[in-house]
Amino acid sequence: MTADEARTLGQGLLAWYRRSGRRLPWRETRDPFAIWVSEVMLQQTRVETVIPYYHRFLRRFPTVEALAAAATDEVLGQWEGLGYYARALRLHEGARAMVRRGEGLPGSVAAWREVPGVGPYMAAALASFASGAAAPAVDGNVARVMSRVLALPRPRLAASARAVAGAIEAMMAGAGDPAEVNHALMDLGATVCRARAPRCGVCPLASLCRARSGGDPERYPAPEARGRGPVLAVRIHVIRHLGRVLVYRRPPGGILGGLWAFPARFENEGGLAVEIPGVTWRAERQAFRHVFTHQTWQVTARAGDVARPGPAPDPTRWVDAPAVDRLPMGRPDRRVWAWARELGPATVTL
DNA sequence: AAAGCGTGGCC
DNA sequence: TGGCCAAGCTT
Repeated sequence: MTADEARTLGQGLLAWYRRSGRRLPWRETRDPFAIWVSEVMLQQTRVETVIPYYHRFLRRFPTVEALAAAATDEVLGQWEGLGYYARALRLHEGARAMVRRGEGLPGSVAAWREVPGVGPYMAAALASFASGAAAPAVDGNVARVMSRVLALPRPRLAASARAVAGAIEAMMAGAGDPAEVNHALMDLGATVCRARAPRCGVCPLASLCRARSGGDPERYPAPEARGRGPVLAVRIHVIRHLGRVLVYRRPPGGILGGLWAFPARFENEGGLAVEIPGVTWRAERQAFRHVFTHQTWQVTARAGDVARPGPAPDPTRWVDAPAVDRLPMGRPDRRVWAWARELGPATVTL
C-alpha cells in the first residue's frame, strides 16, 4: 500500500467512524484511570458484558487512590463473573504501585508498558486514548481488519506485525486524530469486518482490501488451533457446622487463582481434599458440567454437617454462612453455594 | 514460545 | 448440543 493509498483509506475510515462508530462509556472520558479499567476488563471479554461491570467498578473505586486502598477481596468481589481474575489482581497491584510512587498515571507507551498486566496492545491503546499518542493499538479486531486489507494470513507474526503497524501509522499520518483511527479500526472489526459474515458492502476499506478482491475474506486471518482440554471429575464439599461453612482461598496463578472455594477433590490432580471426621452427608447431590477454555469440570457437589468440628485444617477456615455470599468465588463454587444454602440441616446426625 | 487463564452468547 | 468466539497478558 502506498502512502497516498494509506491517506485515502484513513480519510474514508474516519468518515465512516464519524457516521457509524460506537458510542461507549469509556470514550466519554479522558481520565486515564477509567480508560485503564475499561481496557483491562475488555481483554477477551465482550463490550456488552463489560459495560455494567465498568460502571459498578468505577462507582466503587472512582480513583486510582480508592482502588489502591481497597482490600483484595473487595476488588475480586467487583470482578466476580468477569473471569480471568489475574487481571483484577494485577490492576490492583498496578494501582498500589502508582500511588506508592506518587507520580500519577503513565502518559506514554513506554511508561504504561511497565505496569503489571499492561502488554503491547494496552500500552498503545492507553497512550493513544488518554494522551493522544500516535501509537497503533492492534487488538484482535484490528489484526483481523489489517490481515484482510493486506492479505496477511498471520498478522501477529513479527514481519506481518511490522507491516500492520506501518500501514496504521501511514493512515494516522494522513488522517487527524490517532486515537480516532484506533477506535475506528476496532469498531470496523467489531461491526463490519467481523470474523464471520463480514459486511464488505458497507466497508470503507473495501476498495483496497486484498482479501476482498481475492473473493473469500473469511479465509483471513488463518484460524488458530486450540485444544479443548481434559474433562475432570470434581467433588465439591460444602461442610457446615451450625451457621458456619468451611472455605479456603485458591492459590494464585492457577485456575480461579485468588478466589475462595469449598474443599474439593479432583479426579487426578489432588486439589484440596481435607479430612473432616464425623460429617453427616445429605442424600441430595448436585451434578453439573462447567466448561472452561482449557478444561471442563464434571462437578458432583455434596453438602454435610459436622457435629463436633476440630479447628479448620490449613488452609481452610470456618466462615459465617452469610459472609460466603460476599466472598469472591468462581462460577462453579458460587453455583454449588446457591444450591447448598437452601438446604436445611441434615436429618440424621451421628 | 506455547500453554494457561473464565465466562457468556451465538448458531 | 458443542464448538467458536470476544478490546490480551504472563510465564
